[in-house]
Amino acid sequence: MTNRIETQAKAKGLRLTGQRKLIAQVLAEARDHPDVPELHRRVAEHDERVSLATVYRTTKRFEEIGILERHEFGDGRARYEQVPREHHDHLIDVDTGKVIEFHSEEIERLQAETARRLGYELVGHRLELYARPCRPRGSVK
Amino acid sequence: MTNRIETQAKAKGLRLTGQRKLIAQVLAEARDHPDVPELHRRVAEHDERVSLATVYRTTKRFEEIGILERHEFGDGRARYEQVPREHHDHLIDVDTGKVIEFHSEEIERLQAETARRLGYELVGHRLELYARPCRPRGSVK
DNA sequence: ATAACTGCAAACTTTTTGCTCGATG
DNA sequence: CATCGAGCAAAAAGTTTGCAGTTAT
Repeated sequence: MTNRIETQAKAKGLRLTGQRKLIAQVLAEARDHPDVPELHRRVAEHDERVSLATVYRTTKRFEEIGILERHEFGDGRARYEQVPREHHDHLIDVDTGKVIEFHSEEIERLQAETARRLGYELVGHRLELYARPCRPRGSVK
Repeated sequence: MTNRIETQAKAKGLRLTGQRKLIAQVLAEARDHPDVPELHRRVAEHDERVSLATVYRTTKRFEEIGILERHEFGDGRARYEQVPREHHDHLIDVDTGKVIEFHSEEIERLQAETARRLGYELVGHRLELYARPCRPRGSVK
């Protein structure tokens, strides 16, 4: 039951403690972008002895070695997501906070073109769309 | 010496206290995107009796009525900027930290279209391009 | 006059850190 | 068995809030 995060962490020379395996597992299973306190809550369901400080240190460590992506969707908290195989951006529902992933090859291309036009070579970007449902029809969940 | 922020605040029915005028002035003069503690520091240079709480409440109030823009450039702090007359996004030179403002009508259009395609109405966005200057040719870092 | 606003301090939240002990490679 | 990591608690740092007094309109 070794997941991609564990594999990468080991490859980077990190010690695979029980806590880290557990955190890696929870992150690998997460379909959303949990913040650290939330991550800690989920981890605690499996082992309540894991401390919040450890979750903070571990996510930071995981981010440093490039296996986690850190986001800050306007609420001031750091949210983490396993670095995806294919890049995507995020649309945030401003009413519910729900995050939808999307990808637009056309926008990507225009970003690179815009940078080039300014005399730069694009090395990264952050794109977040803040929006609300078109029509106040059937509330989800 | 009434600035745009003051004018708009008055128009929105806010009471123009000495503190608010001072905060508005400092913001109108700012060419950067100061966070609240920094804003408070600058305000204190003119009147040290203005409290930090007031700066927090005032920036929040100003943002609510749409005369300030709130940013969170990855460091978890709220940073404020007077709402510009023409919208722009930012390209950040990753080598020097220099910020270049740009605007792409085409990207804007695609963003709205992307949101609509997902069943949402775009109400805001954040786009930051991270880039480095195009090298003349084959120089190594 | 009176609702809006301010200062102060206390409380809250998220995140970091010092220290000691424990566990991994 | 030398490090690296974990737990705990205390402390930063940013932000909010209750309350009592002040002020713009």
